Amino acid sequence: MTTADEDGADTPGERDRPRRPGGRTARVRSQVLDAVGPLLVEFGYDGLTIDAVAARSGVHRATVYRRWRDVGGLLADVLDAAGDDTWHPADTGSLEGDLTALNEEVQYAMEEDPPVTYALIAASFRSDEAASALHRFWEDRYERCAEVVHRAVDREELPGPLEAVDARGLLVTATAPVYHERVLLRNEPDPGLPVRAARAAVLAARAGAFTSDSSKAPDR
Amino acid sequence: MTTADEDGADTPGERDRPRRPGGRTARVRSQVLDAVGPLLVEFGYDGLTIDAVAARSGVHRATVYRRWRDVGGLLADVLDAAGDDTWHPADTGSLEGDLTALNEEVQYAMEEDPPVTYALIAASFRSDEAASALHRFWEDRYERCAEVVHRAVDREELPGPLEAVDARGLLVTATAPVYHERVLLRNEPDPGLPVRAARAAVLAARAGAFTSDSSKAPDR
DNA sequence: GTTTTACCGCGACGTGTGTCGCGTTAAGAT
DNA sequence: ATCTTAACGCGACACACGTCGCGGTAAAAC
Repeated sequence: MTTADEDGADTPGERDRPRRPGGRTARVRSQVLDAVGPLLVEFGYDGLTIDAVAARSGVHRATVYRRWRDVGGLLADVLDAAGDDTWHPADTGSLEGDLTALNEEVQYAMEEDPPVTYALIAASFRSDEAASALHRFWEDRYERCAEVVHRAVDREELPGPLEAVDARGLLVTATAPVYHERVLLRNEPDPGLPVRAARAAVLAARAGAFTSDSSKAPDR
Repeated sequence: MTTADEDGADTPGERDRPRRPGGRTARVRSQVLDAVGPLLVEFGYDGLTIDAVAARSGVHRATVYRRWRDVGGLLADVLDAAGDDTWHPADTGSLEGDLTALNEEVQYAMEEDPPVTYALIAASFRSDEAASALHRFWEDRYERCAEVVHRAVDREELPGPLEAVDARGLLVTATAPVYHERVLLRNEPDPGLPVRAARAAVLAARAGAFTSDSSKAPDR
């Protein structure tokens, strides 16, 4: 007897059952994924319904439901496909400049119309699949940004050997306020925030906030 | 102090229409709002449907729809009602201690089960009403937390006259990483993050990151 | 070529969400 | 006390979402 009314037929099991990913299946997949972007751009997250995707792609509703389950699954698929691009952080010559540029990119991403980034974040609260896809995307970005910190250490802008510097912690400290103000606190964009947040992070880093050291122990 | 508070009109437009908020209407309102909390605690955001609220409160579905429109409107109402409590930040004796305590409260709020705070954030992405209610709630909290910074200036932990210190900027810098890691990046809770984020903010503040200095600029 | 069957198209169905019109109740005015 | 009508209760309705079973198509195996 089954424990419940579980329908785990085509869910993540992915056993070695025979599959047939060629020809038509691949065509359907690209048709659907190609329809997601424009729809998201044109109508935002609320307009990105399974029905709309099916209608635009020419694929039947049931097929989309079967293969992607919900909107979050669709976004996760396109996000993973977009993750392996060639993006890398700009090199302005200074840590503060690099972080400021990064923050301005973030701020711009929040500002663009239609708000694609915002829609992705919203989707991550409705679908676990979209959430983990966005998680992977951001972790990848922070990893790429570590080079910004490495360059700063090489220029001796920051103390400590490279291995002792918490690059990710520094990057999160620098960028988090921008996300926080816009996404959670819902304030109007502040043109000066990217610089201020970058500068604060740099000052903290120079004071050794992200350098694990066993020697330095200032008062209190 | 100009907080630029929006007008607290319940419903946009139709301001002069005669209203009848007494007796039964008030009773219905309290019945409904009393039902929201327990439902949110028991079933989370997904279980907080208009139907469930109506059934539990004994009020008809249509009435809830008419007065609150959607789940976000309900949450906005309870949030505004819960905003005027007597919460105030703890006084540990040092700025780093105060900020750490604050961050640990934030982290705990994200961790609690059921995730009420998380549910509120999720709701803010579905409903503009919930979003602005959460905005008001957080801004109020940050305003109350300004006393933490003021105490630090009084103790001369931070440079500059009180008026020149950007208390809110400091507080956002200290707390944003905790929200960011948990809510957007979706990482497991890091027990050491509250202290690290607080320490970084303090180091930046001591270096003058949040003190508007018109007389002397350190470098650059 | 033929066979097998994974995947798709199709339409019907059940369910949950939100709206509407109408009659009833009771809050506020006189 | 009586009147007016705001706000509620009620049930029906329209609609979007997601699922299911069936039959057809074409990928992969032979």
